[in-house]
Amino acid sequence: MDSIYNSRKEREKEARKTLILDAAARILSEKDYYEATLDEIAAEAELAKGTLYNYFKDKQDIFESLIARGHTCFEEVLTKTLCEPESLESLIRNILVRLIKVVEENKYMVRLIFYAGAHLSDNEFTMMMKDLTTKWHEASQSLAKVMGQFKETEGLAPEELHTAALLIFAAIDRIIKMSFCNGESCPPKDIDNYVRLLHRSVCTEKTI
Amino acid sequence: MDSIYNSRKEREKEARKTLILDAAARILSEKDYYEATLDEIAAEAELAKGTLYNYFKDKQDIFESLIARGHTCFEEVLTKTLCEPESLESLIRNILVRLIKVVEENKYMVRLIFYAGAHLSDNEFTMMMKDLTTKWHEASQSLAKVMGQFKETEGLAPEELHTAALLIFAAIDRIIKMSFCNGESCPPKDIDNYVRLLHRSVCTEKTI
Amino acid sequence: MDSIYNSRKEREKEARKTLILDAAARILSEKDYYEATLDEIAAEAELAKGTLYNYFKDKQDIFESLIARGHTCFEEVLTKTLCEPESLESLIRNILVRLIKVVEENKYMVRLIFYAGAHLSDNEFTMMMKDLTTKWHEASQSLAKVMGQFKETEGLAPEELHTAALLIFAAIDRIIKMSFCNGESCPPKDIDNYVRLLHRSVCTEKTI
Amino acid sequence: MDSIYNSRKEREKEARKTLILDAAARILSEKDYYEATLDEIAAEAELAKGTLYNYFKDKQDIFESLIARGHTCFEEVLTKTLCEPESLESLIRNILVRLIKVVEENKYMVRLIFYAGAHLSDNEFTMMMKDLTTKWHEASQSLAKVMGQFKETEGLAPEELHTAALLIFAAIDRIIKMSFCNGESCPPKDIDNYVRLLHRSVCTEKTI
DNA sequence: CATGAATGAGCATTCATTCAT
DNA sequence: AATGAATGAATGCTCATTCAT
Repeated sequence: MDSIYNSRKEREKEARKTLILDAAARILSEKDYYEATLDEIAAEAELAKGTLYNYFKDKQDIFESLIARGHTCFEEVLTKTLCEPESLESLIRNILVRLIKVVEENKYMVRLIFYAGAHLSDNEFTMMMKDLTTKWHEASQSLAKVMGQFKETEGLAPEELHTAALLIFAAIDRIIKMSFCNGESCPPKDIDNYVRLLHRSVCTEKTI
Repeated sequence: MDSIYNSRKEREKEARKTLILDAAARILSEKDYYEATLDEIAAEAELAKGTLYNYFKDKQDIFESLIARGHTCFEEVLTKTLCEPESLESLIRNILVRLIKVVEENKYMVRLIFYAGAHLSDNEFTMMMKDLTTKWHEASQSLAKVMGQFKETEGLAPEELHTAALLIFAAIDRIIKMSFCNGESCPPKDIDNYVRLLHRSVCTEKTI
Repeated sequence: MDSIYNSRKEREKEARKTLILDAAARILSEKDYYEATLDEIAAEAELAKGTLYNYFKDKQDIFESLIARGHTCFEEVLTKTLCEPESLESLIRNILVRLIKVVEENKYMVRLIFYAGAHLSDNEFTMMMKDLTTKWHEASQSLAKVMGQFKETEGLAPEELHTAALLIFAAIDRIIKMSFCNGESCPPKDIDNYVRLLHRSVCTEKTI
Repeated sequence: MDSIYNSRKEREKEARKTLILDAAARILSEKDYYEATLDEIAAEAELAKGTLYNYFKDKQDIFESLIARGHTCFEEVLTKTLCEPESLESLIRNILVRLIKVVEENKYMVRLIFYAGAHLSDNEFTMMMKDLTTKWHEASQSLAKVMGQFKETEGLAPEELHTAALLIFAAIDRIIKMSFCNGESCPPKDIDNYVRLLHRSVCTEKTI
């Protein structure tokens, strides 16, 4: 009974945290770390400001949790996409399209992805970037591994494949950044161009 | 005599602005917009706080000027590099190496490039991004044009060339981002990989 | 219960506002809008500076509220006096004596009455003056109406009665202004003179 | 030669002071003491800010000089009017009309007359008011003396006459205050009413 | 646990005054 | 005498955090 009670409590606690993070995400779609005030987030979450401190250590904590959530979401989509390798080209296309879609559907992630940490001190910033870099490297490893299974990439060294994966992520970064300001998605034709270029970049045989 | 007098004054005014921007740049290497206070910048510039307002409208103005300076610097290096097209591969390599060097030598630019505008409201942010996007497009056009002169790229549509140029910038973004936190430059071997991949992405004939 | 709870909260909120306004009034007795700082007012109210902002939008708001309070106070005394019309002369005397007393007992009102708006921009100033003028006109109308009921004023046109009421207020203004600096009240003999003159100004029959 | 030189110098100095005061007056028509900055006044006077300090001790000094000038102007008009006593009624009318005209033609005087000293500390304010009170008393004495020469006022005690003079000034105050905000002058009909009331207030014989 | 009033350190900005040229 | 760049004290306002209820 105790354990059940606890687990209900825990579930409720988790639900509250989610509620707060959702509110924070909505605010973050329009403001950055310093412009988003706890007053706003509390109001958006329909909670008192003091209540936030029952679930998060401080403002920073809220935003780090949100960043973590964003990355988890990203990774899930990535992992899922890597499990359905049809062709190398469609793999690249799927990764591009789906990850971009995730971001476009969660506008707040743009700020989190590009500006996460903009407010950190040099040291904290460095540590955060290290953490991010590690995550990107892990993701790249996974992607590189799957790409390596296609025969078009036979001639590539493992590190080159890894770099190729990073280049794909780089393309995603840029597409999001450039389409973000128009309010419109990146045109399919541009996506096609990116896909073709990225595909060609890892093809050692002349197929295109 | 009047014009000479005026020009001396103007030069002195410009020198002071530079002095302040240099100070701001140094502070900006370690702090972001909100953490960097005018007190610090004034102290760093060895001027009274009020003096800053003789040269810049407000805090925002200082940072916008700094961003503008960063972009000018970037563009100059890019333009210079585009004037010496030896081979397609060396062109790509030069752009990568030199632009990365510019940033590494001006550490503050990292924050400016990635976080410029992180503090802006949604509207201001959008406008700034639009401006940046335009600049990137212009730079891409120039780069695409030069790349198009090499016969390896003969089979590429103009828009594909343009996208290829954007992909090169995307790579630079990512290299800077990832190497930034280590304090060490991107290893030459990784650069080699990027160059090879980017080169291959625009080669329509099988040469590699 | 809810309504009781709310009303307690509201009462407490109102009490705090009063507390702050009282503090502001004390400061305002000695300083003007620009010299009175929020630090001082907060200290006088024994509250933190930030607390003031929980009850008033900004500095301006505090002072406008104080002015409003002053006018309400004025109007109440005026209304009460108009309800007890014994004779025309005693009416005039009562208005003079009581309104002057209100101001002397609330020294801060002197500045508010004479300098309310001294710090406003031309436009705001004009608007405020319009508002004040309206209030004075209303008060004059009430006073004129009561004065018109006495047969001594029979020969006066309505507009002349109205002007006569304004003249009474003008006298009050001046008495306050001139006695303010001595720290002593206007001598009763002077009041007598004003009463006699003002009475005579509205008497169309020769009674004095 | 020396004295001539000095007097030219002095005249030039005086001219500069006038230039500055004129500029200050123009600014003061639209702003109050705190809103009017020395930068503005210097710009309006087409002089450098530092130059102001060659002619006036500080900001306060400029404004005190301006107030003094305003009073001198007032007194001149008053004195001149008192020299042409036709009838008691026309005397009162002339004083009202001319003094109001002076102010309407020098809008800045409104702020100076009503708000002069709004920014002063309690002590300075009191001293200034004492000074002003003295001046008003002197002016009232002069006016009372002239009014006393008309036989309509025969029955009035000297102090009552003095108070009557103050009442006339009070009326002027109020007329200016109330017409100030409309941008239009006080309608002649209202002036007529004031004149009639003020005249009647000092008439001990039944003539009206 | 939830609340939200109170806190007060922190910051951008203004402006009278000074002084070297 | 004239200049105007430099100064820096002063101030209104914000907002993360605390804590009594």
